[in-house]
Amino acid sequence: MPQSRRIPEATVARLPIYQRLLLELVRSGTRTVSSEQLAQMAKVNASKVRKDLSFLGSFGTRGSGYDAEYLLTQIDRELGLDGDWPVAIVGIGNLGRALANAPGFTSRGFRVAALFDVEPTLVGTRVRGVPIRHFDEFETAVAGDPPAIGVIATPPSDAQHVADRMVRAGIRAILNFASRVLTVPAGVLLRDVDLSIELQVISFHLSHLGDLADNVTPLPPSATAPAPAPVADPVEVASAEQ
Amino acid sequence: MPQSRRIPEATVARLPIYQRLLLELVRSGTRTVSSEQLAQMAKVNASKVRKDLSFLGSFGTRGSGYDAEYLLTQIDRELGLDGDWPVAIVGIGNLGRALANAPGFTSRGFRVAALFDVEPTLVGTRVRGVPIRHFDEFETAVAGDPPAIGVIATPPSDAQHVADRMVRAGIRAILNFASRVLTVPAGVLLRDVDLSIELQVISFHLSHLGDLADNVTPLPPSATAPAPAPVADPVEVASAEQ
DNA sequence: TAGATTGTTAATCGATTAACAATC
DNA sequence: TAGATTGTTAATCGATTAACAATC
Repeated sequence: MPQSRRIPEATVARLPIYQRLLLELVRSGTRTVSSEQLAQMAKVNASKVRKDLSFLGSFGTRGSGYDAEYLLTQIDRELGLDGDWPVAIVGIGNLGRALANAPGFTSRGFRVAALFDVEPTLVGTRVRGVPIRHFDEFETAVAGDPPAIGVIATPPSDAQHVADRMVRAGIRAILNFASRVLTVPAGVLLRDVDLSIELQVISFHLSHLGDLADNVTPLPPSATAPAPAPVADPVEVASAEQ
Repeated sequence: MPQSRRIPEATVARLPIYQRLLLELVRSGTRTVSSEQLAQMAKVNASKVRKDLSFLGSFGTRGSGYDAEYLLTQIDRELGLDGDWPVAIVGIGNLGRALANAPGFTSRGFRVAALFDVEPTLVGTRVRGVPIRHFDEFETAVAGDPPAIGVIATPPSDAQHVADRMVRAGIRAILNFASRVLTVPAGVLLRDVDLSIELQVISFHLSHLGDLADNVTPLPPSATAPAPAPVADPVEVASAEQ
């Protein structure tokens, strides 16, 4: 019996990882996989794998494990990857171009439906066969078939304006890569990805590596040299998936 | 008195957001800011702002708020942004190029120190003045002055090999953009950013929007049409910063 | 002083994990 | 059956938030 319906956010964020690993396993001919194996591949705790999967239902077989292909199907279904999500990307600089080409954006339920920019030299060119249109044409271009997901890959200064027009055009989910806090109405799903935050989190941990090793050197980091390397027994620092 | 030393991971992830907002405020001439103002700008709870900041010390003034410039300095110090972190990027496709040009990678404590790829047409060209070298030269190029942070922006199939060589060269922190679970020794900091995971999390929420609205339509998402729009009273869905 | 706002407490909620009965 | 592994429980840990005394 399924544990319960509501799937925890932390579990949702891990399902894509299991999905990817299962896809590889299935492709390489694996029939059955245990929570312990999956855990080692994903570098998480086996209890966590079992608890995560239990939210989807009871798909495992005690004593032998999970049928890889069936489990993959169930995760795909849960993630909505058996659907069709047209994606519109606004801002076709290097980042927007990287996204338009990314395997994750071009397969498994997603489809790059429209690309927009304001740069005259870009408008009219194509990325993977999809023409880049001028953002002025946004409303007319998506009318009738509004993309489910809008991706913002513009400079921060343009991001709110782009979001507003996406919302007015009927887009119900926005993935924002601009380093700007956006305002959207309730009911519109917003997720932010800020690449420089990741770098700053790393900076924090690097400059505090010494702190753990007995507080012998609680100096502020020097402006010229990186923090001193731990002498021995380096500290394991948590890795983050996200 | 500082609440305690250890700063929660969730707080660390928000400090860069406060930092960015404070930088804007200071630049526009603001002297003092309250937790309530900062909270509105960051779209978080004011209690959360105060608790986050209390981990750095007691920098506020009861009755009036925080000195914006001083608070900014303290956050910079805490994040290690007053240091100098040389960054090496491996894989100068669209993503690597976007990163090399990103403001977050080229200012505030970070410095793009070296770029690598294996593509002959790229090797020898420059991005923002930094030459792209062949990855074969990695060890010799970084010897003597190993970058603090290595960024992996290669295809997944190359990522583990790149990580191994980064570790051997003395790099102590890796930011991995490849959709691959990596293995690094204890003591090496690893953070993963997977752009397609974000998209899949959105897909999950989009396909479950109906679930909350009374469970009247627990259908699997149709393969041709997106999930039905909520008829009225659209559900607020949590946004994620990270 | 009165008003405003911090810093901290304590309650609550969500996520992790070890342990183990259930069961293939 | 014996061995293996799931699914679930319960303990623990970490994060969030309302409330309010402290205090500028």
